[in-house]
Formats: sequence, C-alpha cells, structure tokens
Amino acid sequence: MGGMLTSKKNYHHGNLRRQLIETALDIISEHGLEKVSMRGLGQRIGVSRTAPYRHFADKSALLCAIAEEGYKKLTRVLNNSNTKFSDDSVTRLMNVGIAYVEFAVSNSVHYQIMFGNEIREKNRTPELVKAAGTAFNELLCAVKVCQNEKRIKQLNPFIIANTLWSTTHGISSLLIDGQVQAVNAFQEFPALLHTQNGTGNVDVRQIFESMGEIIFTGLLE
Amino acid sequence: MGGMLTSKKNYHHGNLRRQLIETALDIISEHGLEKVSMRGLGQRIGVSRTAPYRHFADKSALLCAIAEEGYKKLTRVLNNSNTKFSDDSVTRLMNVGIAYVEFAVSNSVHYQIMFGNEIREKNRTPELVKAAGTAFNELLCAVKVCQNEKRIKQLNPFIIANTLWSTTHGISSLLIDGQVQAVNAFQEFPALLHTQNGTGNVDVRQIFESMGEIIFTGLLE
DNA sequence: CACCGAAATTGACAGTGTCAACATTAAGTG
DNA sequence: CACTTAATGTTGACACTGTCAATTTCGGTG
Repeated sequence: MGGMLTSKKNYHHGNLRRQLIETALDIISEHGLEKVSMRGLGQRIGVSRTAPYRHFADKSALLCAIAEEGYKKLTRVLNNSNTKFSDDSVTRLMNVGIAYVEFAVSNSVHYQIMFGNEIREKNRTPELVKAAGTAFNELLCAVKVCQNEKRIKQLNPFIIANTLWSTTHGISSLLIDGQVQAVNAFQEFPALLHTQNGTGNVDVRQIFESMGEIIFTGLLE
Repeated sequence: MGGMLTSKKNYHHGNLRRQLIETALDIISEHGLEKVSMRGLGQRIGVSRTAPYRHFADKSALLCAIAEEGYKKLTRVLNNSNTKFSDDSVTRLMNVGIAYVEFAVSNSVHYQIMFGNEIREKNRTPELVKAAGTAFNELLCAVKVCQNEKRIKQLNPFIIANTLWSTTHGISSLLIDGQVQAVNAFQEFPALLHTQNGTGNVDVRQIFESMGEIIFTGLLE
C-alpha cells in the first residue's frame, strides 16, 4: 500500500506519454478526431495544458505515434495470417487480405488516423514511415511467394500489392462507414449494405466473395 | 469607366460566395488545406472576418460546397467518356476508369476535399450527398450496360462498381502523392514510381495496364 | 547532501470558429 | 418617389486552440 500505484498527487506523472495516446483514442471514439486537442488532453488527464509537449513535439507527432502503433499491430496481424492456417500460397494471400479488413474494422480508430489526411506527408516521423513500410512489406512478401510458385501473374509485384491494398482499403472503408467517415463518399453502397440481406446486418461474406472473385479470376465473363 | 467593375469600396461585395470558394482553392494549393480558415478567407479577400458566414453556415459547409463542385465536374467527365469514343461497352467502362484517374490528378485540390475526412459524415449537406450519388451512378450505369450485354460477370453491380472505384481511387492517390498526401501511407510505391522507368518520370501506362489486367482478367495465372 | 536534467507548470501571443448586436445597402412595394 | 425589408457586411465578444519562453519541481547520481 502507499506505493507508486496508489499515490495520487505526484508532480511527475510517470506514464504520461502512454496515457496521452490512450486518452486521445478514447476521445476519438467518443467524440471524433476533430475534438482531440493537446490542451484538452492535458486537462482531461489532470495535468497542465502544455505537459503533453514534453512527450510530443506537436499535435502531429501525437497522431504519428498512434498511427505507428496501428501499423505495428497491422504488421503482426498480417504476418500471423500469412504464416499460419494454410500451406497454399494463394490461400495465404487471401488470408492476408481478410486479416487486413478485420484489422481495419476492429481497429477503426487507429485506421482512421493511419489513412486519414490529418498527418501530412511532410510531418511524418521516421518511425511512422518505417512502421508503414514494414506493414506493406508483409503484403508484398505474400505476393512474391505466389509469383515464385507461378501461381499468379508475373506483373510488377509492387503494382499487384497496391491493387490488392486498394481493394482491401476500399472494402474496409465501406465496412467502417458510419464510424469512420469513409473515403467512399458515395451513398449507394452503405444503403445496400443495410438492406441487402433483409436482416439489417451487413452481408460481409457476399462482398468478400464477390470482390475476391473479381480480383482473382477477373471481371470479364 | 467608374462602373461596377472598377468601383473599389462597395459595401456589398457582390460575388463573395464564389470568391470564397476560389480563394479557398488557392490557399489549399498554395499552403495546404489546414491553412484554410473562415477568418483568413475574409481577410485575404478584403472583407470582414465574419462576412463568410453570410454565405456558409460554417467551415464544413464551405468544404461541402467545394466537394459538391468537384462531384459535379466529375459527373460530367465520367459521363462524357462513357458516351463517346467507343461503341464497345467494356472499352467504355475502361474509359470511365481512365477518366476518373485523369480527373483526380488534374483536380487534386478538389479531390482531396471530396475524399479527405475533413467533412464528416454527419455534416454533409444534402446537395453534396446528391452530387456524390450522381457521380457514382455514372460508373454504375457503365457496369450495368456491360452486364446487360453479358460482357462481364453477373455479380452484384454495386459491388463491382465499388471494386472498380477502390482501385481507381488507389491509383489516383498514388499519382497525386506528394501533392495531396495520399491515402496510401506506404512508401515503397512512390519510390517505385520515380525510379522504375529511369527517366525520373512516372510510368503511368505500366500501372494502368497492369491494374487493368488484374481487374479484367484476374490475378491468377 | 548538492546538483543536474527530465518533467511539469504558468504566462503569454497569435490565431481560430462562432455567436449576437449593429450598420449598410439593394430591391421591391405602396 | 419614399419606405419597408431582407440580404449582406461589420464590430465586439467568448471560449477555445497550438505553441513558445521562462520558471518550478522532483527523482536519481556524483
């Protein structure tokens, strides 16, 4: 009793950086990203308005840290689904895509920061750039393995990976729509999602299978 | 001489709404979206700080108006390339995709607002929602015509259209990267773009053709 | 114990969105 | 033409925000 954990009025917070990130995430999921402010964070945590600046150079750096965290988790998720569950390289590639979408949906707050345009290109921290590259590399590797086994076309693997990323990003935006305001500004799709199967729930499987069919076997009849 | 056009100190500006939109676009391409402010706009135009509020309920409404303008132009562009240049429905569908990307690249300032997440779902004006729906419908029609002619698979046309939209959006983000900070936060691709063909220029055609091949004939060998 | 550097604080400045109250004017009505 | 009215522009105010500079506090090291 009376140790660090229960002492209430330490001048030094001891864990502020961590709590800043988590409080920011809370505020985003409660009131939206636009309500996050450095001063507000300090106030809510019970620390002075400029204390956050001891841990993040500016607001952009805070968001970078959150995005970085997201990419690291995404890397783990993708790697996990790429190395387990199947010996077939094409199946693994599909699993990577599914894992990506699952990550986006169940980490929509992180996702919104990772792919929103609050963090400008120039402001990206080196750590963030590296973390994003590592995540992308996971997808790229899955593609290259398929190519080495001659299972998919021998096109530029970067372009293939980016095409796959674009569609998985698209479906992700679709599914999170309403939480994160989606990249997809068109309205027909969400409406479809909510009416198609008559239950009020999204028929995710149909979307998955249809998009997968297009990507793997082509749109042409 | 001395008419309306040369009078300098009219109390009524006469065309403020229009000039607000255009000045905002200027500021975005000069200094970035985050530098746009209601007060700053008034100041730069030479009008009081709150004058803009006579024309837009809030900042979000201004951005909605810009996005709406973008969708209307996009609709014209897509419709134009869907009704001309070919009698073959699949060719026309491809042309729509190409036109989309061309629009995105040559209207990157509008594009950034149309698909950025500054405008939150809840704040969308009805006019914007309608304009976005009309644009999407252009793509949807092109898909349905192909399906009626049994040229492409009979999957849910909404899902097909969205898959196509996702890839075109992906390639667009890629190409504008550096101007608009891209949805694609991964770094490998831009690097590739600048080195691949050895000239320092982007080999857009290779990307186009490869992505088209994947979409139309599938990824599988 | 004195000292140092990290962490936290207070004060300040310029900028923002937005509201309410007021001023000016173009436009339409008698 | 005079007179109302709605639209448009202005000024003042409030509560915020990011960010800096100068200052204080405190945990650990010599």
